[in-house]
Amino acid sequence: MRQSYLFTKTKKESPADEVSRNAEFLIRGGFVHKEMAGVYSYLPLGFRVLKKIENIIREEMDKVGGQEVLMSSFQPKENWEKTGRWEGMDDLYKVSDSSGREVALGPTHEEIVVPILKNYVSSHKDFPLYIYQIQNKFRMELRAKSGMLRGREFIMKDMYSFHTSKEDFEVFYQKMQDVYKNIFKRMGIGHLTYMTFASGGTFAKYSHEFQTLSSSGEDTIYIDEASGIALNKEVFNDEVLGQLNLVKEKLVEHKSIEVGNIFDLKTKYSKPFDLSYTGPKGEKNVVLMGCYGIGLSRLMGTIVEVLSDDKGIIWPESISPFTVHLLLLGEDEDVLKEAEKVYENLQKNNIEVLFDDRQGVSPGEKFADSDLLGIPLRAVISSRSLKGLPDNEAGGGIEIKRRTEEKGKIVSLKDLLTLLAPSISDRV
RNA sequence: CGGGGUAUAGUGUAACGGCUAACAUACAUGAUUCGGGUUCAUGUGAUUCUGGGUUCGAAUCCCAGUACCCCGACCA
Repeated sequence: MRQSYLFTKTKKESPADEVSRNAEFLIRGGFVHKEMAGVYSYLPLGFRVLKKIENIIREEMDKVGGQEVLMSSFQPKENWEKTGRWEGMDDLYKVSDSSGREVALGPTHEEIVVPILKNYVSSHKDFPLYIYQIQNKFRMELRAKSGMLRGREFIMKDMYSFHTSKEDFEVFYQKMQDVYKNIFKRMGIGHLTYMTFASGGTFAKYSHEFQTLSSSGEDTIYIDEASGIALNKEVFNDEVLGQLNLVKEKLVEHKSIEVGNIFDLKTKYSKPFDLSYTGPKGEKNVVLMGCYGIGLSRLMGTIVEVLSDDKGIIWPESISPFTVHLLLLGEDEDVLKEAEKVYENLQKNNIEVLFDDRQGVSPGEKFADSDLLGIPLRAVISSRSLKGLPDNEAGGGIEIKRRTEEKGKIVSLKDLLTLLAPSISDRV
């Protein structure tokens, strides 16, 4: 994509009403646009990041046999009355139309997925089942805050698993723990993210949260560094410590952001809707459920929060909006020509490239923008790069520098293609 | 929902109760410059959040509402 065509622009100054780092950089970079407290629109750059995050999660969900669906956001009031949550859930958005009919705006989808399944499954042979979706959720947060970290409309992956035995559930629950760890690892925050023992909230007795260490987090967790076991402050008591074999004095307190969670739902939602199956001996049993959430928008905010420096974002390669940021400096004919050639070649090789082809923009401004946008690899073409740096033996070409590096080096187009797409570099 | 704060051009800010609401940035035009947000000129851009009140006169003072931010409560 040519940056000159991109309708968004970077801002030098951060918005007055945003304090959090994630909102500041995402807005300044033009990734998102704030509509109201806790509600954001995704602009081209932010949308690309979101899709990358989505695809990683989708891959991992499909790997364990997940079936993707897209359920409605409007949800029948009756379903919510059946589970007692029409009155019981404080942050449920209730909307009504001109006829006075009331519906819920989905904050979660147990009330939808269970009745759907009731239409299709009734035998033990139909199980287990793993249904998931990636969708906007609505929750009337009393206080939306911290940019993308606590929203009223946000994007979430929610998976629901259905089982005929406790054992079968346990096996899958364990498997999902590893899947989740892998997801956060793939997004570059694995080293900062801890599976955390937590309370079950209104759903079940226990749950596991995935907490990413960050001073801007609103959760407090305790970590046993030696074993890597963590627990949430809400279950920080002698009984739980004993269960987990932890010594209070060895635990270190941290602030953290909850980027995902997994729950044992037991029959909490299958029962009200009588989601049951007939077993091999003709007996009827209620289905067991688990649920597994990841907040994608929150994840995006978290990654900016923890992977950034004073100049801007440092995206991990896996979710960066582009693989390489190609900067054209100056207006010399041969520089222009060379930059266009490199741009075309990268595109031809299916490398996602943002080409800063803007004319009349100073090098300093392009560098500052590049740092703010945070694409992991920067490639500069200028009269200087074509001549080669004084201390570089490779001669002239393209100056590449990782976002995390201080100094770059000059490489040829072929080298760059080899670096970015080793298997197809011979097509130059 | 309790406490605190803020609301002026797309963005960031200024303006004693008194002149045509100023500056920076962004944008447009033309020069200039070209390796870390160049320099200059000209120009476009505002119902000062909304409604009421006080006053000869309100961006400014008062009241109410709304929105946003922060702290708290709340949060599968």
